[in-house]
Amino acid sequence: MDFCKDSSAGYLANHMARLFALGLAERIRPLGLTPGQFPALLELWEKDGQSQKDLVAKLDVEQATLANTLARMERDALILRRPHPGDGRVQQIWLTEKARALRTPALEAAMETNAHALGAMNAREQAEFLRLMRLAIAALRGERG
Amino acid sequence: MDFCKDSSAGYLANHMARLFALGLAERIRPLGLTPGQFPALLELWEKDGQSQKDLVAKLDVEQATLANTLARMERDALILRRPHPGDGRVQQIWLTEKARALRTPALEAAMETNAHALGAMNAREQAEFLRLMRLAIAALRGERG
DNA sequence: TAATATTGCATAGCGAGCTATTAAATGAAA
DNA sequence: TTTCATTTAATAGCTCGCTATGCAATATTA
Repeated sequence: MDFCKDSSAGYLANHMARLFALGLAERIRPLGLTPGQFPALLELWEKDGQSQKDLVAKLDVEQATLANTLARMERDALILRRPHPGDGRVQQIWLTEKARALRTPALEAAMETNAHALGAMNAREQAEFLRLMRLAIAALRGERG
Repeated sequence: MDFCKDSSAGYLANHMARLFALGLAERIRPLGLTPGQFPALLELWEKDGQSQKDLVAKLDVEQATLANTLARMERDALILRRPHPGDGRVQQIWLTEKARALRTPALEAAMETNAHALGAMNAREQAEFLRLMRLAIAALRGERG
């Protein structure tokens, strides 16, 4: 059977994602951040005080995964969890000042990583690349929920 | 600052890779395989009896990562480790009959996952997608080793 | 209102990636 | 030959995915 890893979209996707994560990790380590915290931070920078459930809905990550990530973020003083006044099951998630202050340098680090990865592509190719990734994501999501 | 996760190559790459892994995991679970074993298996199906170091060189994964993966594969009776006759530091890695027999169904599962992910692209787009991923990988690897 | 279902979150346990460290074997050099 | 360096693999400990399960609070319904 003819199967070459360098012609396998899945193999390449895995490899590429690991390299992206490493590149980002290197750049945000000085800030005390890790790549897994990024998605949650992006949402919370937009609007904090959300519940864990709200965040899960926006992130396409399992609830348990986010719960653990939030626990690390609380440990690292990036967020606070406060009980929701009207519903005892819910924890509202608030950013600390520390986390708020990291927004600009963290976003710069992410954009730098992206720019570096796409550095050998022209504008048309970059746009096409994003479009094709979105296509693949949509197809793969289709077979699940 | 304008940063949208759906226009971030790194964000999309991570999301896509997770979906690829889930799709593959689902398909190879009946075979008793997991996605992380795939790269090692691909090399070993080509040629077994290699050392861990040989495999590390081909896989772009850290030595410690591979050591753990191989430990799980040994536990699952996919490989055997035999001491190298001429060099006491080296362990040669051999496939079991069980692992050899899984080659065809496992490759089919991988190709099925790929086909599904790329289902909404025409042939030109698929080729372009692979090319652009290879470009990004090359750029990201550049900044490291 | 009492019993039951649902919801929101936490926890346990595993896979697979990483860095850093250690142990054992081999090779080189004094 | 004894010592020191290098090489190969294993281990410890972390992040961050996942599934499965448990627990407490709230909603629903008999």
